[in-house]
Amino acid sequence: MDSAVAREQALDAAEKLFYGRGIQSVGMDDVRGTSGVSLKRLYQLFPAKEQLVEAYLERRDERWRERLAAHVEAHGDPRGRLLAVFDWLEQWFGEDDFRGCAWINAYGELGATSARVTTQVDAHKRAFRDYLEGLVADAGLPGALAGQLYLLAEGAMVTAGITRATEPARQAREAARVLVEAAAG
Amino acid sequence: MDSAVAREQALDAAEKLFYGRGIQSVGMDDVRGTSGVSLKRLYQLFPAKEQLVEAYLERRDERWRERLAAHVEAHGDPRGRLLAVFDWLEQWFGEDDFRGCAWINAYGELGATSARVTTQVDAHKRAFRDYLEGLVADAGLPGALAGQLYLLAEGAMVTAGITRATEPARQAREAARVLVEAAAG
DNA sequence: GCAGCTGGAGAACGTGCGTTCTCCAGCTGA
DNA sequence: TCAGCTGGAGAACGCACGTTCTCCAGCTGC
Repeated sequence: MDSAVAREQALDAAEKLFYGRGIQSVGMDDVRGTSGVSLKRLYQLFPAKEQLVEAYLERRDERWRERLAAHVEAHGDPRGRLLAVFDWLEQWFGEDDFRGCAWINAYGELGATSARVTTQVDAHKRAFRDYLEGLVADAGLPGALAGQLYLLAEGAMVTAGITRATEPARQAREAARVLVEAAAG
Repeated sequence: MDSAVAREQALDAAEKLFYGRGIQSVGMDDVRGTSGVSLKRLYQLFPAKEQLVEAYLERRDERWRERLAAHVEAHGDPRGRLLAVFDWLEQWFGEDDFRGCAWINAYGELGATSARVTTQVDAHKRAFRDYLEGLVADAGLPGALAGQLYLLAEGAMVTAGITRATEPARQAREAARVLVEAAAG
């Protein structure tokens, strides 16, 4: 079996299991069972579980931001793109396997003990925030607005994760709309 | 030693350790060492670690909400009380041992595996939200505002926990001010 | 003083799991 | 055909930790 294929299969299984059941409650043997990649191969690809977790977060980050950007870019006007972020959140929250924000969860589990995880979480959150800043700038709105929208989005993710409801996305969107209008003067 | 005293000492140690290092990375032996309460006594007071965790979250919830309320109630006018919530968050974020929201962290760690933890997190978040709803009602503002302020507060907690900065509280406060003014029409 | 109870210290037990090792089936090249 | 390599299955190892057990010092009531 090709190494690259095994790697993808391992990461597919890791993502499904880590995201769905939490990182610490999933053993390397579970990853082997779900992926069909032997333990020997797993340890060739990832020298320790921590690196597998790191790679899982990294690959998910790329895909998550691509999905968000694809949805947002479909909207023509700059101000509509800002609100489209919250529409996408609502869509995401409604997915069957939604269990909150993978990075917030990972931080709660391992932030205190794994520097690699902390780094991934920081990088992901900073990238999301930078993206919002870009959207705000494109709309010709003041930079301070980006931080406010970011907090709304984070609050919605946490709350949707705990309550398993999509409603927080709509509440956040409505608040965002008010903030955008106020900022536009 | 009195049973009630031993219980308090155990909970003091549990809170310090669980909050500071995460729940899963603290062993019952660590709790014994820090509290000075023997393992035998610990297991008489709490039949299993899960119950100790539950009691930790429950007691912290009472204290956390008391501290918040004490700070907020010091402000005379209803609208000022709403913004005082965010002032208190800033103060909390700035404490030396601040490591994010204990319930969000606990949910990330154990939400997928412990029903007792999930119940505590739900109860705490609902109580905080109810409290905000009361403040919004007292200020004669529309109920929908409460959910928005709640999301801002949650976003600030998560972000302050990850970045170890107090700034999110001020950003959230500023956004809250705009939303309150818009809602007051 | 002495039987009997209480509670502490810490050893012991069992399990889960990250990581490594052993063994072997099946392929490759001469 | 046969030595040699590859990779898989799964046993084995070591450790951490939740939980329980053993032993004993110190106290109580007669």
